[in-house]
Amino acid sequence: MPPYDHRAIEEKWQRYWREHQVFRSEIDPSKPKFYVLDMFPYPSGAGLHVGHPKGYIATDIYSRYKRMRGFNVLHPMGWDAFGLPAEQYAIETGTHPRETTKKNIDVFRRQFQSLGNDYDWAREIDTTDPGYVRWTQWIFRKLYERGLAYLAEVPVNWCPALGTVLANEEVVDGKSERGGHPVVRLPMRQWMLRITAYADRLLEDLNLVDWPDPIKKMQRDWIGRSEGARIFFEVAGWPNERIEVFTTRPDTLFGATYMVLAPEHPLVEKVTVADRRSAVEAYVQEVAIRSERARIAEVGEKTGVFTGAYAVHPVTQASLPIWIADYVVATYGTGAIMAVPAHDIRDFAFARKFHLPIVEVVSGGDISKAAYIGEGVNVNSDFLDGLPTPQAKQRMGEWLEQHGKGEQTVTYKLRDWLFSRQRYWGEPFPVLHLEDGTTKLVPESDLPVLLPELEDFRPSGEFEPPLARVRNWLEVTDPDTKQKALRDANTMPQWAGSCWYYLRFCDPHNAQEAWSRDAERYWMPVDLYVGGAEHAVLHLLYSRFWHKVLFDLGLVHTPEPFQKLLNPGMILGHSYRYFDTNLSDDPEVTPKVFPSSAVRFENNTPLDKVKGEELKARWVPSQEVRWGEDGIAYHPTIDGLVLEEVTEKMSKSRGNVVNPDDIIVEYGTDSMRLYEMFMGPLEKGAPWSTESIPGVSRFLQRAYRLIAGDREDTDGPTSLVDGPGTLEQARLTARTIQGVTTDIEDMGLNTAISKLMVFVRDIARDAPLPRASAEAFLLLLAPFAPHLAEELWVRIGNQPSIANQSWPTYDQALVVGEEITIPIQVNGKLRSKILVPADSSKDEILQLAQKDEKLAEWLRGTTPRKVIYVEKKLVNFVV
RNA sequence: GCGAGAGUGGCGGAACUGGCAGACGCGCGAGACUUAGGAUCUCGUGGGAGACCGUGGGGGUUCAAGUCCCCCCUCUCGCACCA
Repeated sequence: MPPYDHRAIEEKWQRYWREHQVFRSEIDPSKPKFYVLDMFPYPSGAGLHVGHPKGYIATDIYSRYKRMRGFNVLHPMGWDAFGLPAEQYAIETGTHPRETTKKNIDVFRRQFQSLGNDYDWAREIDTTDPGYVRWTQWIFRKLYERGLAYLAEVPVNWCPALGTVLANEEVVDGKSERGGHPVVRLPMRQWMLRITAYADRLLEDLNLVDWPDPIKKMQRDWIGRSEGARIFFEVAGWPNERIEVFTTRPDTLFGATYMVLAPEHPLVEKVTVADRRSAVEAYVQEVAIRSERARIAEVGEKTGVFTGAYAVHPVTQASLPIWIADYVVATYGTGAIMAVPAHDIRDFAFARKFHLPIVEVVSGGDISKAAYIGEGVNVNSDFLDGLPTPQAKQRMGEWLEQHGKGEQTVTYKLRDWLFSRQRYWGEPFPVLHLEDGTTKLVPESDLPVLLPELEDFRPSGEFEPPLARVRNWLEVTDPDTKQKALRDANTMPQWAGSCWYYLRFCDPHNAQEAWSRDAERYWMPVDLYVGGAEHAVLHLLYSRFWHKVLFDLGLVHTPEPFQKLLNPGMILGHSYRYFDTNLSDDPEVTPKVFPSSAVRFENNTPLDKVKGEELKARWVPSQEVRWGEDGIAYHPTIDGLVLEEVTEKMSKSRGNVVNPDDIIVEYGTDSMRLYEMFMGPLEKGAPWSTESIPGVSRFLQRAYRLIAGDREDTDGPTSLVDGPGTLEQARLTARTIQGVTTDIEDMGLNTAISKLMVFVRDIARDAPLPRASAEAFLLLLAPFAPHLAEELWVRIGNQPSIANQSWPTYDQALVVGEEITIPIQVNGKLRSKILVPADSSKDEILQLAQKDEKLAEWLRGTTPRKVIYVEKKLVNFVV
């Protein structure tokens, strides 16, 4: 039996924790609580790769630490299990998403459990479970009752060839990602959530939470509050119509020389004059087909057409031509603008292209060359002339309100949340659409509304969601009115379940309520929330929104759900690529191949350096790479083809995925945990390197030998020297406790580990290991390598479990030594060092410094012009 | 284009509010022990023969700059004409 048998030890302690329910958390008013939460995963078919556990390990270390500090810790795990991939798989294979989901969850659970984390598995939740769906629908009812859920006609991506509605990410260049079929935008009746009603509070309350600044900024920008004015323009010849525009620069109103409507604007059809109609319609068509991405690619290149209609300037009564152009977006502001080419870059470019007049109204720039968007003094502006920009804004705002031509207002970039998906695998809406055209909620007692069984998951080809085909589910009779009614064929998006799971974790088995008041009062808010920065905006904004609604209903007691937030950096993999000419992936052809040295890139497209021909990148799975003696990577079968090493996100398609199962079998989960934390700061990404694991593994083996001894009969208790040991040993122990403690508090887990390494290296160098040091060390090690720490804790004669022991303390006096080293500089360059008693005064230190021999050589023949002394840190002679 | 973050040995990374650059680990080199080892232990390891030079490049502030200020370069990640 090898001295440190990680497999036996890890199995033994995972069993112990499970059987003794060591991590079971219950409400205990006598203890302070601490709620640590990981963003729960979507259980994909691919299983975990080594990148996933990074954040989970960090929270595990922190929650174990908090438990040892006397907190009652809640650290749960569950599954965000609705989602597209399972449905996609059902379409391809006919396997019910429920089965796929169950299978995937089983794999994930096993992998998670092999990490040895301190999750309270009794609290596991699954968003697809009817007992969970019920409460998701219950929250929807609350939103609906508050008037925050409404129906609207919203365009979706409809692909006639596939006969299905596609998500934005499934549409590439106006074509379906699979198959490359054309996609059109068609309006469909869908659920919206009025998140905009909470825009101000979502913005304001960011001040209440302890989140990374970049994340807060992203949320602020996403909400995008801007102050300005709404201005009304009459339309010549249409006395009952007016165009409303929003502008942040009402002071430039006198510079407006034309109007632009978004092509989708409702007035377009109405006001367009007869002989412009065909041109306008053609343009509207063209814009509808052009994908988001194509539009983005052409930013700067302005297009548009004139409608033939004119608006009336609210002050001067001048006629302003009305154009349509896709640089005005329908969903922001009012979908219409007044164009002020002299003072807006986009309007300027447009006016130049279509020869529209440009009138300067704010001085300070040269509008013959470019738009001037800065502030200045108004000119050509009637009653605003001579006013600086802020006053001009104010004055115009007042004028508009006095004359009923507009109002001062605030607009948000944030839009209402499109809350329905044309999918099967999601929560059904708990509503009935009655014969008489009204919509009503399914009563609370009838929840959950469950999905009907479906045999065939393939799209019907009709313009409708899959649930619309299940007539016996869809068609019901309203019990109250006896009217015929239809259920809603849409389902909720994946966000729904993840918007409130943190509340369910507080009280996961409650069948009467979504959560009890007591549980919520005790556990909330989440004290530490850890998960990927990719959720910086959507998930975090959506769940904050729901939380605030629940707060207004008195169902939760904190305005914000997540107090502190951390984003772990991504672990990257090494992939190996080359290029070939087989653009269409035809298996019949033998393509020409190119190493990266023969390739150049143009707009991210790889081209043959010599001929300029387009190429396609290919990846060789890292296990198949053939390594030359020169250390160069070669293609496994194509002779002499050099592969380029690229560091990028781990994914199946790049063949660079490392499975944690393999690492755990070989080195143990304690080693993997330690390595992932030792790689660098939590927030930073870093490339994975299996070759570095033996380093931390060796450290664990040294720790094992240090405490369990080198003997073969490894089962008996170890003998240690009683008491605190030598002064040096007591010092090192105290310093290690102090250092590791502050590092964990700051989430500096990599430096905490390096301090543990130094301890093991030095503690028994000159004297046998004292019991006090050994125990302190094991307590410090316990959050990082919990299995080994448990094992050694028992081996030195203690009772399990170390997870419930108190965190070690230290004597402050031992941390500061008797002597300190003071570096001596001459002109800022290190020339010598002196050792002085720790309590030396400034004068004593300076005297000792001046007597130093090495220094004397550097000071020979000169007298110091100045001496800089930094309290017990440094002396610098300036000569 | 806009915004955010980052550039330190061969590699991952340390360095608290400006104060000994390179902790700890990988890799590499030398030695010890061993029947053997992806074993263990010890020592060394930024460059240069050298006074010296070194934290992406250039300037500056300071007794002192990886850290502060200005300009530039590169990479990564978000966002998408937001009126």
